[in-house]
Formats: sequence, structure tokens, C-alpha cells
Amino acid sequence: MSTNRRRSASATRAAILDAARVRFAAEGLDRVTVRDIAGDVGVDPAMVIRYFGSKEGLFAEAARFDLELPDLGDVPPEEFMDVLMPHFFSVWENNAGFLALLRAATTDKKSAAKMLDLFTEQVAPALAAAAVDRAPERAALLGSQMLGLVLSRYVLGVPPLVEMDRERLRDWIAPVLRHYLTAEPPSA
Amino acid sequence: MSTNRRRSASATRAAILDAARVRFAAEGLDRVTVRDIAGDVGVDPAMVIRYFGSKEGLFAEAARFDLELPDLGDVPPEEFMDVLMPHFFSVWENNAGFLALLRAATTDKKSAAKMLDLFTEQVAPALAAAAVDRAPERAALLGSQMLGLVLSRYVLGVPPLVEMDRERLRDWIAPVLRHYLTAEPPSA
DNA sequence: CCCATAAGTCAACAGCTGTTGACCTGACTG
DNA sequence: CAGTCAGGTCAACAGCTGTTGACTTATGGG
Repeated sequence: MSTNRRRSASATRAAILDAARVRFAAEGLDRVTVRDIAGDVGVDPAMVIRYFGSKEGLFAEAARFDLELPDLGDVPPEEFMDVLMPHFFSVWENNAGFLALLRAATTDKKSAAKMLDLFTEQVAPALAAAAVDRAPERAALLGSQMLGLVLSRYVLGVPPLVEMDRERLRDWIAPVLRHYLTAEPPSA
Repeated sequence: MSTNRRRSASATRAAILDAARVRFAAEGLDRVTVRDIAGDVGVDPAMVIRYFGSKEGLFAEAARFDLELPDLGDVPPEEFMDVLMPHFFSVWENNAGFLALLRAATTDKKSAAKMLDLFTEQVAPALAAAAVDRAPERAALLGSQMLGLVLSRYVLGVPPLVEMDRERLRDWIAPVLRHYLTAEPPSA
């Protein structure tokens, strides 16, 4: 029964950040209060401000993450999807920050801008090696399908998509991604 | 210069509803206040509550709409996309209610449920005539691409998608929709 | 053992929110 | 022309929000 009420500053900071990610991912930026997060950690709301400056600062940190997309330059084209799809699933299902950002991006301009950065600074370059030409256009189209899938499966919970297992989903989606990546673009 | 400050109740109600649709579509459910909407119409916030009961009631009405999807039973399969795509564009670009609902659906559970209803009660049945089998699964996949496109183009504003004209977008997307609608499903 | 200090609490603030009920007012009707 | 009543205003409420500064307490190093 040793009274372990005190912890190190960095541990508390990390606990707040974790709780924030979970909350923001599940309920969205506007519907989560500083008091909610502090409550989850068992700490006074003032600590949140102390460690992160503001709610906005906390969110910015909670929604920051790296897609760590593999370099497709080393991968033979016919294996692109075997590399890409598992990676996407892993990001969506293990990274609360991504869902948090997606939820916020529909109403918060800064989050929307951050989402765009993700595209132009991480997705587009990674796909540039795979796309035959017009990389930004192809990346945007591919991204739209990916975002729509995340939205439908993890945010809205569209039943057929929730029930479908990863393999079947991959088999449905992969030809589409291939299409966006390698198909001849529409005439002129 | 006759003082037309008074209008009919129904005219005021309609004006509030219009302003609400625009605001909700542009800023989302949580970031729009009753005072904002009332201000747009030039009316006291109390009127909003008088005519719609609550903010929630107003939103429910503002986000209610009909997709009016055509019956694909009469259309030969090779013309599906010629019928579907213009219809989708028309809904997205002339119907603020749809954007309002999409923005809200990422955080508001009732809105998410309403979005699901839209799928199961309007999209899936309309596509049932076009899909060879497994209509709900195919409709969900098709819907995910459509939602992703709306999100990317009209909400996030992904540059390549914003700049692309409707025809080119149709040419990119149509094969994908066809794939979801008619392709052999993944093995078992 | 003591005390400086890191870690945390507490109460309060100012602002905004949806919502309410009492009140006002202009126009039509008898 | 008086009075009714639909259409609209007004002030205020209670609750919640992010944020602040002053206070408290445990703990580890001298």
C-alpha cells in the first residue's frame, strides 16, 4: 500500500498524451474536454495545460505521427500491394493519432492542413517511385480510396466493411490501387 | 423604403433552415452556434429554438435529404456510370445537407447512424439491380470510394482532386465503381 | 533530519453555449 | 379605431469550457 501518487513529470506527460490520443481518436477534437483527459489520467486539468501549453498544443502533439511508408523503389511492381496494404492496416489499427487527425480534419482547418501535408510530404513521394507518371494526381486518387475506407470502416462502421476480414478487403481494394497507380490516365 | 421587417413565419423558418444548411456544411455541427445562424438571418437566437425546438432538431432537419438515386433496373449495364456519376456530382455540389451530414458524421453518433441509413436504405437498394450478387458488400465498397472522394475533394481540398474537372474525375473513377459493382468477388 | 524543489491541487476567472419565459409591437379584423 | 395575436425581441439562466495563479505536499539530496 505504498503511496505512489507521485510520478515523474515525463511519465505524467506521457500518460496524458496517451489518454489524449485515445479520446481524440474516439470522440473527436471538439467533443473531448481537457477535464475528460485529465480525469482519465487521474490528474488535475491544470497539469494538461502545464505540460502542453494549451488544448490545441496537446492535440497537435497527439495527432503527430509518421506513416513510415516503405520505399517502393526497391520493390518489384507486382509486389507493391503486398507491401502497401499490410502497412496501411497497421497504421489504421495501431495508431490512434491517425483516427484523431481524420476526425478533426473534417471541421478543424489546421487538422485539414496537416492531413494535406501528410499526402504531399509522405504519401506522394513514397508513391512517386511506383507511379509511371503524374504522381500527385495518382497519389491523390489512391489516397481518396484509402481515406474513404478508413472513414467507412473505422469511423462510420459500415457493417459489410467492418465484418470483412483484412484479406478479403485487400483482395477487393488492391486492383483499385493498382489502377490508380499504373493505369493509362484518361485521354487528355 | 417600406419597413418590411416582419415576414411570414414560414418564410423566417425557411430562411433559418437555409442559413443553417450553409453554416453546418461549411463549419460542422459543433463549430456553428445558434447565435451564428440567427445572426445570418438577422433574427434573435430565440427564433431558432421556437421554430426547431433545439439545435439538434434544426440540424436533423438541415441534414435531411433524399439522394433520389435513379432505378438502375431500366439502364443497360454499360450505361451505369453515365447515369450514376453525374448524379453523384449533382448531389455533392448542389446539396449542402450532404456535406453537413458528412462533416458531422465523424464525431456525432446520430449523424453517423443517419449516414448508415443512407447507405442501407437508398444506395444499397438502388445498386441491387446493378450488382450481380452480394449487393450490400458491393454497395459498401462503392460507397467508401465515393465518400473518400467527397472528403478529399470538397472537405479537405486535396489540390489535384480540386483542380481536376468532372469529366477527368469520372474517367478515373468509373472503372473502379464498375469493378466493385460487377467484378468477380475475391475467392472464398 | 531538513528543506528546496519538483509534482500536483485548488478555486476561480471570463467567456461562450443552448435554452427559457416574460415582454414588446406592428398589422390586420371587427 | 380598438384590440387581438402572430411575429419578434430581450435579458437572463445555468452549465460548461480553457486557462490562470496561488497554494500545498511529498520526496530525495546535503
